[in-house]
Amino acid sequence: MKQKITLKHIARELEVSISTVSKALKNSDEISDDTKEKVQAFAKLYNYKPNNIAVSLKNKRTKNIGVVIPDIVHHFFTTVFRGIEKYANEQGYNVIICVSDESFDKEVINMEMLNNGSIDGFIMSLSAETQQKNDITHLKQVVDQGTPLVLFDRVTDELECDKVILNDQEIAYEATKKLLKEGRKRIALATTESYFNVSEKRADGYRQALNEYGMEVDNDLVLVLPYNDIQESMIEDFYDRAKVDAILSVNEIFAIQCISVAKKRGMKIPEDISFIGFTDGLLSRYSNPTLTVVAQHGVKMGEIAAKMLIDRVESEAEGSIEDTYRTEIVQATILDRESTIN
Amino acid sequence: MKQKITLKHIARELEVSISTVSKALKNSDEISDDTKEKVQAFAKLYNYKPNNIAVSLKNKRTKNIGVVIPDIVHHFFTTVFRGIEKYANEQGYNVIICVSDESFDKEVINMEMLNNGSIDGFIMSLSAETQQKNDITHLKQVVDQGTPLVLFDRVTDELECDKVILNDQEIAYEATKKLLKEGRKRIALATTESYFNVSEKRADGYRQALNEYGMEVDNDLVLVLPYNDIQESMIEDFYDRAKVDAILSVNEIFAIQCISVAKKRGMKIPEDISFIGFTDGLLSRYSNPTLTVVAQHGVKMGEIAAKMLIDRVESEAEGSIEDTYRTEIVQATILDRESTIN
DNA sequence: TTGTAAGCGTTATCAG
DNA sequence: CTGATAACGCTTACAA
Repeated sequence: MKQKITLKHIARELEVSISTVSKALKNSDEISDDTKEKVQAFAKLYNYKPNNIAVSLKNKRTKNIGVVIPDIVHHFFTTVFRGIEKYANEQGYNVIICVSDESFDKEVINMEMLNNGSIDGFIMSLSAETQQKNDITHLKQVVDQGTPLVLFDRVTDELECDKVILNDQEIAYEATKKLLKEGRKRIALATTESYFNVSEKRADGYRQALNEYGMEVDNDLVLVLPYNDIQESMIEDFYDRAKVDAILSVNEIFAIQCISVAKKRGMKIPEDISFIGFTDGLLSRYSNPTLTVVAQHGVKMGEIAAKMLIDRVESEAEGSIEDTYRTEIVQATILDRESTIN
Repeated sequence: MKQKITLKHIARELEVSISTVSKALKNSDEISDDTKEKVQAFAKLYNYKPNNIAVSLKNKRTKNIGVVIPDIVHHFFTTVFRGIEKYANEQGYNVIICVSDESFDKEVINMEMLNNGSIDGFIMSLSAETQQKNDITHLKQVVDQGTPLVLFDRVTDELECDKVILNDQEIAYEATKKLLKEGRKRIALATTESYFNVSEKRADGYRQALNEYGMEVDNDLVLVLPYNDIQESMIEDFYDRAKVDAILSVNEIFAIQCISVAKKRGMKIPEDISFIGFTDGLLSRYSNPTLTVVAQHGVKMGEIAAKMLIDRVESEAEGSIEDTYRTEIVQATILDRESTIN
């Protein structure tokens, strides 16, 4: 195992001082061309690379971004992450990722783990449990310590920081209106059991559209499903008790499962019933019929979040005036596919 | 922005030396109970946490693992990553992730970015391009420098290092035999256009089973598809020119698409044609019919890879004898679902 | 043009 | 029991 080469080695070998080597490698004009050449040649030969850790300690900048998300085996978060990673790498930043697994405790532990110098800032989306408890002291602490933080998608109003969100309510409103325009009279909403601010906002948009069309919001038309372990019988029961001719679903899994049960019951899609789901994942693309979806543009969200964070990190480093926090809104779009009439 | 508190601050405040503080916080018995109490109370009050970067510099250990994978928006890699992250976090390690995007250059850049002190070791799966070029000098360099490296899934025989792989050939053989036992006579293989060692091994298992049943391997029965942008017509053409009654697919997307086209052609599944695909992702679970798959147990692979890496990192730190490199084989299993006769 | 020295925050050795 | 000092690898005033 060859030891990694350091400035000290080069200095010793070339019989110059460490600072001379350091400057020579930075092409400083304090150093003679001769020496520079000699040092640079030697460094290249031995493939010298400055030790990141030492540089970080000196600069008090790590060029690492901490990402804390509830789940990685989930298409939306995956795409956001992709966007973060893409932009960050372009800017020479690495991404350290921690998964909270929808658990408050894991979220806290992970953030503490990272917030001791390992990272320059956080990008995160709140875990289900955190949203439920509505306890964000760990976030406040991070912000208080001066660590930049960007929240995306699952955000909270209780914290002042940069945020990136989707126009959830508006697009849910648009999606519902699309169904209304198809002539649907009994539009259901399939939503999550646990509390997510985004589900809430989507429900708001749904209600808004119905109201606008002078329709009452019928609670029988709201199908609440658990995050995991969905039993088909739940959906069966729903179809039994509520006559529906369209479903807006807050995610694609619920939509796909509702479609599946509908097909088994002999309902024709989109003639008898039409579907729109949130999230443009694999399922909606390859299902039969393909699912009309609300595309959340995760990659874009990720890029924006990363840009916001890095901008802030770098402006703080330069000691420039902190402008106030911003909330960027990504515009979702509806992708028409076979589960609706177009 | 409150400054992060350091040993120095505590020392100054309490009018003791830095080393006393350091020892007191470590509960060293060199320090009087009085002092320890005082220091610890103060530290807790001000929420002192040692600076990771400084500790890393001192120890020459970062407690960071670098993961380099071809793609994150891909169920298999996502699950492996989940396993890595899980085990690593349990052991107090963070995971830094870089995506090579199937590109050789990005793989090289990412690894250089990380291999300058940021991480204690690598876990990676080769990009498509790297496998194609078969150029692994960047890996050799890493290993030469003494950085532990664990390869998983897409590995290479050209490099001596720890590896975690699936019993690809064997399970493809089993899967094919399952189809043969159903009485299938014209079993096709749907595989990738670009070269992956795993696709190759799966093809070997497929051929082996056919041979065992005294059947010739008919090249007309091999459907080669591109990684992206699959046109339905390719599959249409395939069905036109080759009469098939079963398809083994090296991934789930190909299988789902073949199913979709088969259904459109009025073929009954699994009566007329049956399907098995690699990867137990969402698609196979929610497709119609559900897809019988080879489960690759990604989470387990990830955990094993992380364990191998961390074991090696820690044994090197202790200077213990390096045993030779190991290759762990994860046993895949076949999950029977509706696309085969069970 | 080159080198010395201090410092980033810790830990560990050794003296007091 | 406590503290000074050196070291990890690098950068950067400031001397020479």
